[in-house]
Amino acid sequence: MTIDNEAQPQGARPKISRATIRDVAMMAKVSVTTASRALNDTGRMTEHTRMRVRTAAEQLDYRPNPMARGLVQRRSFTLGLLTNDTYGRFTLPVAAGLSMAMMDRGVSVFLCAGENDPAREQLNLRAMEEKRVDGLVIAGKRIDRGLSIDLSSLDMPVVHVNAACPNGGVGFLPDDVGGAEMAVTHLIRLGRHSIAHVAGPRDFLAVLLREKGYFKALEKSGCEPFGEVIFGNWSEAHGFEAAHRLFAAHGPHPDAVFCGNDQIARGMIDAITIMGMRVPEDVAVVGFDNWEIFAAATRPALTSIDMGFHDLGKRAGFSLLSMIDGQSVERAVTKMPCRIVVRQSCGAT
Amino acid sequence: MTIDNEAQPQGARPKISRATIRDVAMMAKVSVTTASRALNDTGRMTEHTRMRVRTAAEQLDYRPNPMARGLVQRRSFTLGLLTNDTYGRFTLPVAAGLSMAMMDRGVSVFLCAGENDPAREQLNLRAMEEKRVDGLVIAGKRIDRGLSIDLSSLDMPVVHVNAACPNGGVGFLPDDVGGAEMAVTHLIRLGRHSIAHVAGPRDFLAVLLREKGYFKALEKSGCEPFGEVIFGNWSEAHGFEAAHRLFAAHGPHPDAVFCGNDQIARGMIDAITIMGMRVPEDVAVVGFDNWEIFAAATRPALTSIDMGFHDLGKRAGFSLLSMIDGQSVERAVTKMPCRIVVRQSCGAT
DNA sequence: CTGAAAGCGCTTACAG
DNA sequence: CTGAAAGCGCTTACAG
Repeated sequence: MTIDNEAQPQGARPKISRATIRDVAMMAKVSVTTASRALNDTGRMTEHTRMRVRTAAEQLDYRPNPMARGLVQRRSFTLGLLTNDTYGRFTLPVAAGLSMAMMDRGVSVFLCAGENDPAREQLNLRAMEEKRVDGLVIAGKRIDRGLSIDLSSLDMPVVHVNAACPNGGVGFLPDDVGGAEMAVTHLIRLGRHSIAHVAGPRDFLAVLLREKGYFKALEKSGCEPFGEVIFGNWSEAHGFEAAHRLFAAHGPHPDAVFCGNDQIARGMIDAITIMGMRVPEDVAVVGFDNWEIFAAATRPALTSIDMGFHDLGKRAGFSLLSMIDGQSVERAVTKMPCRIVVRQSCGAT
Repeated sequence: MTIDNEAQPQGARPKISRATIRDVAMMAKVSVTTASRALNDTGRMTEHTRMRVRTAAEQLDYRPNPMARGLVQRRSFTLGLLTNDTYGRFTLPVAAGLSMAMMDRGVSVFLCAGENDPAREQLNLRAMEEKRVDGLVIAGKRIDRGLSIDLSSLDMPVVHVNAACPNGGVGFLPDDVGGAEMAVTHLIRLGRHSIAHVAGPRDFLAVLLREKGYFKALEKSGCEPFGEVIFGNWSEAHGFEAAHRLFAAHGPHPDAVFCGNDQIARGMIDAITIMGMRVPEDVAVVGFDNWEIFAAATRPALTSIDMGFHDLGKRAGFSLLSMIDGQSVERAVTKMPCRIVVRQSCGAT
């Protein structure tokens, strides 16, 4: 701690102030310059000197003042995370992955929830500029929509996650095609051959991609699709109704259903059960999202595709750091692999 | 913009640097001191001088460097938000309310998702100390548990939201008693007199408080409770089973059910419907949480109690700012009122 | 009412 | 290998 804190400026908190690099230097009997270099592992010096400084820093519980450092390095070692997700279903995992990965590099993340309101998003953006964040992560709820803010005149690196990425931008998305393919291939491997697909709303790009993955998996194994893909809302009701269409009294039934999300799958399983059939024995079901609250609560528990938002946030962060460091980063959208989480509804166990 | 940027230090981004207060002062033909005062609305000066400075700042698109300011004022104008909520159900609304309210005061919020892991929480706390945040908001998932971190040796103001608050701490919680009372009173006003309560797990404090509110409302209007309170999981299955107990063939039925959360209510409504009764005509149902994904998707849509996390976050933030400013803040836990969101399941419309 | 100067706590050419 | 000095962009006693 600094001993001579006689001249505390007014606004200061009256507490004992932390040790500064000057204190460390004095204790280690070196110059501030050397102390700085020892602490940052730059420059050359005898191991002995470096050690002495390190020890002093430790003894004083020295923590470099990030504002002083930021001022001279022209970097704040902070990032902004802008999102239009009100609920956190997508954003919180992304934020968690991002901020944990950044923490190791001494970077922290400001969260800006725009509440889906363009005016607020604009204010958030402005606030991030004023805080001089080093870069920005834009996180969305769907891959075919961006936020409402105009980023064109923005003078800092930006990365898009789970949101539409403007041309020439850097983005990270879950691989919906691959995820769907994984789900359907899993069912095929388990011996199902007659697989229906109950999808979300047609105007979501993700829905078309998942449909594509469904067909791709079938094709690879020479299976025929079961009937037409049934599009509808992202709701249990849709799954419920679709079940009634698929398992109508007359005609053949599918032995498995790949659902566009977990809520649809939930409705599907409920309907199948009510109709007197068993999941997974009679019909195997796989969902998409791996939203615990649905997937784990369904009876039987739902096998589902996880989009790996945690990793998405992490990768986006690393990319952003590279851009901030001035390294050239491929201006492209990267699709990150999904992961299948096997529970009971697919009949794997 | 500074014209003479010959001497850019190495690590700097090569972009044109922003205008500094020196540029503003020069343009307005005043000293830096005066410029600072004009911009911060401190000190006395002719309106004309102040205006000249303001205009110059605007023309140069001047934004004060927060690191320089922070360095001298010994304040970072940032807060940390630590949470153990993995999913964001509670935290994101709190974070949104908090950060929006803070934005107006030039304060931004670092999000630290601890993923419910003590080691990570500790790291997050350390990171926030190193970033020199001015204060901390601790946000939890339940009101009778804190985070795992030890805050005792922490040298900064802390506020707890939706989490257990240590003795002598400052906290903000939803008023579970009041919320439950509101729900039940609402049912009574609608003419229901035979109201059952299907609650969550007994070991949650919130469950006991909501039970208390249930009894309080009944007492006030001289109603008798319908049977015993039925405790169980926070699940649809629990609501479903409880319905079967309440509406067994023999004996009288309740004409309304107050459920401990929206998932229970959801199961309740499903069961009632399957049993051939109508919601709300035969039985009115009210939930708790106002979790859109459940409340709005239920048929009929669920009337529910909203805990106002947004406001909780906002209030916590204002409190924290007061503490940071050295004002004395009452060391107590404040319960914030809940709000009833009327949809169809209660029969109000 | 206004300004020159010191200083916040660091990093980094520059010099030895 | 090490250090004295300048400077990052502000605020704020202190002096006039």
